[in-house]
Amino acid sequence: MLILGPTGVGKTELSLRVAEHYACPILNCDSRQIYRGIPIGTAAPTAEDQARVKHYFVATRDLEEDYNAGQYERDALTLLDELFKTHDVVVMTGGSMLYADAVCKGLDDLPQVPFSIRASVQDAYEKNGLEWLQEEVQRLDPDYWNEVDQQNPARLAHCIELCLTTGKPYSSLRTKTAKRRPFRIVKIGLDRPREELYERNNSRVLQMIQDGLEDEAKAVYDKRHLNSLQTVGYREMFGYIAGEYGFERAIELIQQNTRHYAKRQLTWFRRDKEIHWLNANDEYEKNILSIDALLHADSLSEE
RNA sequence: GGUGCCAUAGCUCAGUUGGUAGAGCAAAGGACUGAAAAUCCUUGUGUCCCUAGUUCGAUUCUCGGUGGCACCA
Repeated sequence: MLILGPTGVGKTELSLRVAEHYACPILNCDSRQIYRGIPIGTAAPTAEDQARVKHYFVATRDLEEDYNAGQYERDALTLLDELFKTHDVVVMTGGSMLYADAVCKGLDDLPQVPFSIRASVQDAYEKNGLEWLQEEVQRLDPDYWNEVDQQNPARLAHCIELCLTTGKPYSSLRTKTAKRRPFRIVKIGLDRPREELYERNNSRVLQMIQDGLEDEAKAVYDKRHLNSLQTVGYREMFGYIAGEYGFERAIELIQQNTRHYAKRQLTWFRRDKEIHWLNANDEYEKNILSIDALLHADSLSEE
């Protein structure tokens, strides 16, 4: 049971109730809550939440670790294999759609890029700019060049890294086929009117500030260049701590970037036609009944 | 009270030697295969403050008004 929704929509409480209903654990599907040390800014499940339901993938990694979607896929599948021995239903919840898709559809098997290659590509990019990345991709993988966002340094660099690592065009490693999973997946999306979502997130940011986001950000400030801290709430606080702008401005920026993030999530959700949408304003009891009906409907159509 | 400056997109502002206008930000839409809370793409019609005048034509010039800012009383 995959429970999705934009940041701040109210996934946590619904997920807890669903997990309690099925007496099952929750697998967190959130690329930032998985890290230790940043619970406030990532709105991670609290100790109370975790006392109600057993959670996995919450605060299990150090900020220094290079975690990613591929690793999440492997970790989640291994764990699910174990959990399905004792549970018929397991809840996965979060808003990181790449991670969710990695579990539902699978990523292609790609080798780990050696650090030296990553560093040299990064270095060349910094020296020679975007054009260098574009020329390299055109040279190494013309097929990918024709389908990629040609202005997107992250994508171009990743393609080059894999071409250099494997000696083959990156596009030849992409199968574009979903993997089969030994379990059924029911996708639930939780939504609410845009204006309401934004208001909730605005006040949630203020609450985070009250809860001590500033201190949390200061505590990890020295690690601000780590990927794990390229995270809404922290980047903006880092700018404030560095004296680039004032506290009020930092709060505005966090609120704004939270909106941008929610919007990007919604774009991804809209594309996924397998999601069954529920209204976050409906009673939990009603939504759980709907979810239960979906579970059994899918179960019947499967047979 | 006097003088000067300003009034243009949700915001900050540019511009039109008079032919009804465009940037940044915001906002909206989209992409997404190991950095994904990342990264990237697309989208700009608005009584150009109001009234009257000059003019073929005024957002642009002139008079008056309203509002804001500054300085002087």
